Amino acid sequence: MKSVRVRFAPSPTGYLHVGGLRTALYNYLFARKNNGKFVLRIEDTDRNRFVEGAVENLISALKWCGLDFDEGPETGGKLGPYLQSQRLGIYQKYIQELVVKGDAYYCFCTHERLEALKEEQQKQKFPQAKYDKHCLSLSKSRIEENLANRIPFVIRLNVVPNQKIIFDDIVRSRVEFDSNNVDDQVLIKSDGYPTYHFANVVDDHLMEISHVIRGEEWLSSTPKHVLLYDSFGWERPIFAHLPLLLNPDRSKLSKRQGDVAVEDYRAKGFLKEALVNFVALLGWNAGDDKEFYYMNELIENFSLERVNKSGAVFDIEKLNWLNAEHLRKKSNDDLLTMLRIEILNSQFSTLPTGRQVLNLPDAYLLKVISAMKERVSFVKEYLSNSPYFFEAPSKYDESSVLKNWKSETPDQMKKLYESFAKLNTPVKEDFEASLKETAAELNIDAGKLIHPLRLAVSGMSSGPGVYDILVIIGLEETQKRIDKAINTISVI
RNA sequence: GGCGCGUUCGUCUAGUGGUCUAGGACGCCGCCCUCUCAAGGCGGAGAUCACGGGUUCGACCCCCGUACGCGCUACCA
Repeated sequence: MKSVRVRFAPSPTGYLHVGGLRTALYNYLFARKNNGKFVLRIEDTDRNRFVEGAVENLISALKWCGLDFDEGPETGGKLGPYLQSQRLGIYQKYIQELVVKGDAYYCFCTHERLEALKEEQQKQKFPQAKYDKHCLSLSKSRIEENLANRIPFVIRLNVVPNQKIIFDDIVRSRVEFDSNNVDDQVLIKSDGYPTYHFANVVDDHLMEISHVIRGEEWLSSTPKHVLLYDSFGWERPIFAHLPLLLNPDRSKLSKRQGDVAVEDYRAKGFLKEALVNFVALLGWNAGDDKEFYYMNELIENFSLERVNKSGAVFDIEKLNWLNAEHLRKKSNDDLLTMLRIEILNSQFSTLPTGRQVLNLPDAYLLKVISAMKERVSFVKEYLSNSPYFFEAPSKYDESSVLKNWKSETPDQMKKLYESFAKLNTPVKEDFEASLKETAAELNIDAGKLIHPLRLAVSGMSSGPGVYDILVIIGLEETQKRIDKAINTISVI
């Protein structure tokens, strides 16, 4: 088998679509699995769609996901340049070859004529509106005359009618088209730029691409590409058309129905490991029950033969779950680094009282992490789910107050406060013994103290075991909070 | 409209003619654990395998048709 070279060839729209990520990922996995090369090529042949900074965004999103390419803009490579807008001369050269062969021809038709033609064909109920090859019969001298007179032109593919165009696709097996349904596609636009169809074929050949792995939306135009390969006498790459990513209503995944850019998910706090893992499973599986994957495991197990044919709905619930799974698998040290960044980006960095939060020692944060690790799905939830580790509660969960803070509670808390006061640098067990003792003295269940205590110390009704909370915030802070709760809650 | 592609639990999927009265995962529900919330364990509901014809002793798996969905139908990619 000849060496594997694949490419991800996005148009620079300004951001990386998750569908694009999936396409890029499958290309990447296939390349790595087969010791091949992964090339990034930017398809920027539409000057009307130029977006400032789009290429940089694309590259940084790709890199964030861990998809490093072997050749591409910035990176370079032997078969560049990798920006199609810098390859115009190349297309000019190759299109001439086609014109000489008669497989492409100049067309001087105006927009008006094209428009009228289409209208007429529709009126006559043609099965499909197609160019009528009007300019194919232009004499050589006429063409030269037009060219000399600078009449705007395009160059079209000369599709020979009544032919079967057949190609193989790894995902869809054999696909067959009738050339009568293939239009004389514009190859070179009047501004001199190539269309996607032409540039993509020329570049894939010149860049020695072995496998074209792309979205299903390209399946219908593949016959045009095949015609081009054949006309040049170039070997066709192996095609693999990937199923589409869908909205919950099964339409093509779009901005209207939620986030669609990789950077959106990044901003929301999703881990790249989770996003990549999730997206990999949308349309592929190894045939077993494994669902949790790291990148190296994906590479090891990936194969195009196991890619599905039908579209997959992007289900955020499952992404959430995978994010939690990946987060829990992180080491506490990694989590510490992430938590610090989260704190830096939180309200604490601007709040005057936030200073001490920023300066919390590693040892403290590490304790918070062990206590909360099983209870968070996102790093930011360390702050939102257990704010009490960072600041004393300023309000108390209403339903918990109603349920746990009875008229006798303040006195009981006072008693507990006094018991705790006798402790000296208590560990978890000391707090527990002290509380149970107090409960016994008061002749009540430990729960009658535990729940109000949790409320007093955290302001909420959920979280790690109370004693864990107490140890982390410390005896002094515990007492302060009990005291504050007694005063504040009774006032309500 | 034409052409192409697709169709297994709500969602992602396993399944390549008998092992399928269809398996797993997410989500949902219940139980256990338990000071709460998670995590974990156990269990449950949930798919007449889009529908209709064939082929076959036998079809989720093969063939044909229909329906529905999606894609393409640009001097956009």
